[in-house]
Amino acid sequence: MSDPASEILQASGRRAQTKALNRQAILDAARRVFARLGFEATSIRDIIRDTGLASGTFYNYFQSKEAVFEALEDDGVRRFRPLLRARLDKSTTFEEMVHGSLLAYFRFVAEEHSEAGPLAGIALRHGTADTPETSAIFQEVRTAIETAVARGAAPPIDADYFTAGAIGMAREVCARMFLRLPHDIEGAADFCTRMLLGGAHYTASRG
Amino acid sequence: MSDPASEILQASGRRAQTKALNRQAILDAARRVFARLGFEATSIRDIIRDTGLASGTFYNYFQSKEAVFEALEDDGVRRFRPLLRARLDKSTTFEEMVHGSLLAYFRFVAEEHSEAGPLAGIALRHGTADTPETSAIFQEVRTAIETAVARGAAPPIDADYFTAGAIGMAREVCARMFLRLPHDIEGAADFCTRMLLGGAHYTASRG
DNA sequence: GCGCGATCATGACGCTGCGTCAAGTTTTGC
DNA sequence: GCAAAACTTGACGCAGCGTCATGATCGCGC
Repeated sequence: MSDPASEILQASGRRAQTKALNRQAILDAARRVFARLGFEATSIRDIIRDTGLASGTFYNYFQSKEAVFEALEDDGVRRFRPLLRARLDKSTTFEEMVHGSLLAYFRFVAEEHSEAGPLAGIALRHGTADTPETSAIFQEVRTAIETAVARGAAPPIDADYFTAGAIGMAREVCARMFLRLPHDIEGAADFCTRMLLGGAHYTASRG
Repeated sequence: MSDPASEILQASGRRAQTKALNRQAILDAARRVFARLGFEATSIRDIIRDTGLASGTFYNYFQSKEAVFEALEDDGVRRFRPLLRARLDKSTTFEEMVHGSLLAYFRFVAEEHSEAGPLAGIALRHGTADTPETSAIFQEVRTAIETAVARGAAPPIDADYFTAGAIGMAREVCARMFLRLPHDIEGAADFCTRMLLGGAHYTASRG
């Protein structure tokens, strides 16, 4: 009876299986409803209705609407993390690192917006919430920069500020890019790359 | 009977006076309650209670909790605007413009956090909402940059992206600055200034 | 296969906050 | 001084909230 290589679930027991299914059902429903009504306007009850489950069940999985949203966002960030990781690992120069990361980021956001459709209305809050995954990304970038600085590949800069500034810049420029048609992903990534590289060198040369 | 040079109100009629008083009372109460409970946790009823007014009265002034928050934030941005304006107007070089604006911003946020106390818990959402005042700030900065570019004071850059990137960077670095003790406002402003100036020159030299 | 204990889904329940609106009060204009 | 306009008030019906007693389902040991 067990479907071999089932898409979602490698869970052993039947119990754990439905548990994962329910969780996913709630997340899927939330995605739909958020997309339809917007985050503020949707009630937990709206999500529950779209789920088919009983109201009590919801609370076995999430404590609030915010918790569901964070889980959704965490999903996104978790999918992005390996892409970023790959870019950081395979880059030899600082320039390559910065440009590769930005490109990966802009492409990812663009894909999330088009393909995944739903969440589009609210997705520009990406990375705003302070989930563990989000701060993991921050740490990862900062460590990569610290390493680059340590081995002389990057100018001596304040890695903490640089990371924060880069993320902030990327987020805002990304949002701005979506207001232009057609969406010039390469252009936006290039702009940020130059700003950050030029800024890093200039900062270091004064310091 | 009329108090000459009354603090808040130059309103002529008695009607308009209590109207302004009520509005202010709601804003003050909201400030207190948001600071005490946090934005998410406070209900409209909490604000109303802290106000002493009847529940129906609230809805004569604001439509939702979010509307009150935006009004509060708008107040902040509105107070900041002339400070920024002054910096932009009196600066002759591009460097002066960038550095002055950043310094004004960091100082303003720092003061809002300490002195005004309340809102501290949630104030780091500053500039995140898309109010008219917020986008007015954006326009003002962008226009200043376009002007500087036009008269050759600044390198030829994409003013739209540059503005967005600068604001994003400033916001994130600012948030980061508050995690360090003591708060080094000058240092954070200097960092951003160098990043942005260096970035602008580098971007322009490639183009 | 049986049965017991653990685990989880269910949905009705009491409660709280929501926005409205008819009634009452105050202000304005004449 | 009076009537219309403007505004406040708080009770009301309604909707969403989170809980919890009940019952169904599953895992596990025999």
